[in-house]
Amino acid sequence: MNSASGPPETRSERRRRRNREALIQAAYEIVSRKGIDATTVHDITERADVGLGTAYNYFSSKDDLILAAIEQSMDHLARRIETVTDTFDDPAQVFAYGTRTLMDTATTDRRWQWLMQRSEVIADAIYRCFGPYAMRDLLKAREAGRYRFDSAELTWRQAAWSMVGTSLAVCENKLSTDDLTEAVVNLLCLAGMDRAGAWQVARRPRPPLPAAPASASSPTGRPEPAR
Amino acid sequence: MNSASGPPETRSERRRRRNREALIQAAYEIVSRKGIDATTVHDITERADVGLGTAYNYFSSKDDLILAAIEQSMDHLARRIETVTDTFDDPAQVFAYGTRTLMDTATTDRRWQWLMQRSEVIADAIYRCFGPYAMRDLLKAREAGRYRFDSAELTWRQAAWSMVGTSLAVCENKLSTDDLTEAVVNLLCLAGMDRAGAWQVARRPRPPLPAAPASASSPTGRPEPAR
DNA sequence: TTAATACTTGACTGCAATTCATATTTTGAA
DNA sequence: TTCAAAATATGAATTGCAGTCAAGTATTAA
Repeated sequence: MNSASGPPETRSERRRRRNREALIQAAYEIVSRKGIDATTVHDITERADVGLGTAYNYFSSKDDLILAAIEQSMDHLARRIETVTDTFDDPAQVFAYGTRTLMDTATTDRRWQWLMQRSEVIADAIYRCFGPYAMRDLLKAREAGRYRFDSAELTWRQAAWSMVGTSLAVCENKLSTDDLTEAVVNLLCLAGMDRAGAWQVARRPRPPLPAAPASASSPTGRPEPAR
Repeated sequence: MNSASGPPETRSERRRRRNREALIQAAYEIVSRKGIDATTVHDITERADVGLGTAYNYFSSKDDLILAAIEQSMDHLARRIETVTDTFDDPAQVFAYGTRTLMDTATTDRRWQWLMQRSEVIADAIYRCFGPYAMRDLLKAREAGRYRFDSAELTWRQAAWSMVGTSLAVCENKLSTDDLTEAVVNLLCLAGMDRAGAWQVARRPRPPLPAAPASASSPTGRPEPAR
């Protein structure tokens, strides 16, 4: 029954993998529903159907566990974005689409809205998870003469944080979603485009993301009020 | 003995003012030394020489108290910066100096380094405390034709968050202080300058800040290790 | 002087992260 | 198959802190 790929998995390995995945999935679901602060480790282990202490065999702290869940979901999003940007011709549009989609998701997807409240965690996670893609795209666009910046790392770091600030402001109704286009324009300027070109790119039609591989419940709407 | 200015202060009012100030000062000192998370309300009230419960007569929560302390110190810094930028001729240089000085302070002043770790608090505080100055400066420079952006509010929000991200990275040795010049260049581009002009402005000599009005102990150096 | 009001206080409560002694499962050697 | 050593799982107990509140003290104004 064991398909030919990979080394055979021992009982123990299989259990470890199951528990780890169950914990991450449970963490993701609970945090999506209640927010990070209102989520207890007990909630998570309950849902993952493991003992409380087990969480600490896999993760060093509550934050570590939740971070793992966040990173996994960011990886998924990054890959979905890439399937779209792979079809683009203008390298300047790739970064523009990515940043816009990230902010759209952060402000629209109920599961992300809670995360925004712990922005120091999120900003760093965005920097790391999307970084490889983003920096590659930045460099490509620079080679093509569309962008002009010195350090991709610094530029991406600034962009990541500024996206979090912008998204948080939209979540808190201090900015409207209409402002996101201009936010992208500013980011493109940060990366060294001139303003006219930036507006042009930021306004191009944005193809929709491919549907997410269904895993948790309703992705959109308002989160529940805090505890 | 009561100098002619203002209405006479009752005993009660005087005590309230004293307690409030003592709490803010104590909060500031302890947080500077230990960081926000390792600081307990007990530490603060101990140092301020008031009962634990008293803190809650003045502030609704630990975070609220610490936020007040942070805001006060930001107000001081904003005013010190202004005494320098008041002497500038080029309006584009005002924002450049302010952002650079803010990042320099955040990465150099021991008292700020801890704060960086709760960046969602800091970023918002920066946005609010420096906002009036920053937006005014942005608008002036735009009128003078030096900058080109659409919404000062959005631009400042993005700049504030990106400064926090950059400063945090420097504090964590992921960026060097040398990178701050380029960070300012990128911010000026965000505000709509062209890259060449931005480099030129960011490289101008920066006059030192006036000395801080002495209040707490040694402002520079490395913070203590966490708890 | 005094009673009403406003403020202060620190012992106490509640809650949640984390630990750790014990129980259970897995493994590999016999 | 059997068994003991090693690896993991478990949840009751520990810990530590934010925030509450009943009782005490200071202030006010009549």
